[in-house]
Amino acid sequence: MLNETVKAIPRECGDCPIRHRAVCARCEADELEQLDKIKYYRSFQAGQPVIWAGDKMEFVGSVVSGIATLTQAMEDGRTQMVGLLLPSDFVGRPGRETAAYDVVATTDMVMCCFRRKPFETMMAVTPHIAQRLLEMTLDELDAAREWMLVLGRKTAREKIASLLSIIARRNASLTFGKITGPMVFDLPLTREAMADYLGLTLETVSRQISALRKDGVIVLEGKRHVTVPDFNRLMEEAGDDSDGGLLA
Amino acid sequence: MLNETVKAIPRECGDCPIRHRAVCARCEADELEQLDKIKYYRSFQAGQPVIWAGDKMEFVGSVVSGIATLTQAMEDGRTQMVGLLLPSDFVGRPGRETAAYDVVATTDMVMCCFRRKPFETMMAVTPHIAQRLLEMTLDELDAAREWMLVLGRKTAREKIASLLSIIARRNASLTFGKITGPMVFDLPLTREAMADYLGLTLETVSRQISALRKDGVIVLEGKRHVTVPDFNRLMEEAGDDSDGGLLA
DNA sequence: GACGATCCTTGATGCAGATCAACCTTTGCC
DNA sequence: GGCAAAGGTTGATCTGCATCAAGGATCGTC
Repeated sequence: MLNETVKAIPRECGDCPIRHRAVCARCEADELEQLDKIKYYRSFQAGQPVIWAGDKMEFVGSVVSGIATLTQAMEDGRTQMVGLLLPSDFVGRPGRETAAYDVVATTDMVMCCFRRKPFETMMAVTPHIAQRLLEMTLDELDAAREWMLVLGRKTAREKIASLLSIIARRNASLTFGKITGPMVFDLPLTREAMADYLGLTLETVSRQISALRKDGVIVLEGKRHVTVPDFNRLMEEAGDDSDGGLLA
Repeated sequence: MLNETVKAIPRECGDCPIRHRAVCARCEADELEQLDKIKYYRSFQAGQPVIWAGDKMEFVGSVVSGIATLTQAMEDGRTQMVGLLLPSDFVGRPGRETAAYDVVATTDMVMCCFRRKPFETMMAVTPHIAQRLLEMTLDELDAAREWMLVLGRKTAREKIASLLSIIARRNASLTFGKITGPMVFDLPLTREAMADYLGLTLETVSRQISALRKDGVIVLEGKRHVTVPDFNRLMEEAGDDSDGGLLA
């Protein structure tokens, strides 16, 4: 039950691993000081909900480490993941009272939270924050639209390959930006969560992963540890020839 | 070949039908004057492309009247519509050199265009514009995520009902906001364009529309003119019970 | 070390929607 | 008036993925 102190928590913005990518990326020292007054860190264990759709949002904030999912549900229980929240991604919408989606931590996760009201008033007078948030929102919109193509037009095999290539790419960008040689990473999602993201069933996800493994597109050790020997091959399987466009 | 003067074009922002909803909604008189210097109107005929993905964006702007679509294509020809652009919607992304999607007018359309570079510099010094653009982008992001649920988890019948309910709702909000009594409107899209939006084939769209007609959910006169006798019934068919959330 | 829980895999079967195909209606053009 | 093109409907058939079902692997707990 001790869900505080799950992980070492940064104290100072200077130490913060997402300092240069988060909503505060453009802020000057004095602006960071102001933010510091309304911020606090919160830890979540893998599987723990951050907030449910319809709940009152008391805070907004940034993912510092770990991964969370944004999910939408229908009354009859069908669900669709609508976003994957990675370090530096922003949670919550300024100006909105209640959460629109379920947010769940899928790994242990740390968030840098800002009390919502003060954050909103600060945003109104600090163009650096609003500017950065606009930029991030435009990126998210692009990602959502890219995902609409995946959901609407790709086959199950292509969907899996698309998801793997996103995770691989984003991992490369976090570690070191070399996209040559084999890429190695751990899947941060269960088969069920992948199915939720891809608009498939977990059985289909499992089968297609097995198929990609059999065809040598990926190498699996255990259920989660993936090696991609040839990234271009994976991209072809995803239907994104040549450059492709899915963004991290 | 005369694609100018397709429609009466507003001259003054004061007359503009989208004045209070577009990216300029929050602007003061002096800011409008500045915008006026970099703006020009452009008309497009139904079916005409506005811009192709990859083209250099010389302008951004607002849809004044008519409807356009935002479409993404795969190399092998599969396409997915990723947005429907209605009056007041914004086209283009400040800071981006080239278009990310194909934009095509599906009805005769008028746009209020701003030369991109001057618009970007103006945005940097005019918080009213950036604020409004952030708001609009957040709304679009919500709409895109709502659509991800439609694409990923709904049946063909539910997809058609979802599309009809969006069009119906948005029409109601443009004319007069009464959602009681029968709603009547014309479909602004061909069966093929609907299929593109919904991730279906045009045959399936046609069949499901016929089915909804047979079941009395909608009444059709000709191929495009739709009457919805009971909007709540339509919402149920869309899988969005009670309030639902799809936004205009 | 037996158990239940969670996560995953694989097989058998069924069905929603894709595909292939024919034909209708409307519109514009010679 | 003939005819080609665009948009739409409907039927027959095929297939990719869902569904139903069984069982394996790993883990924590008593």
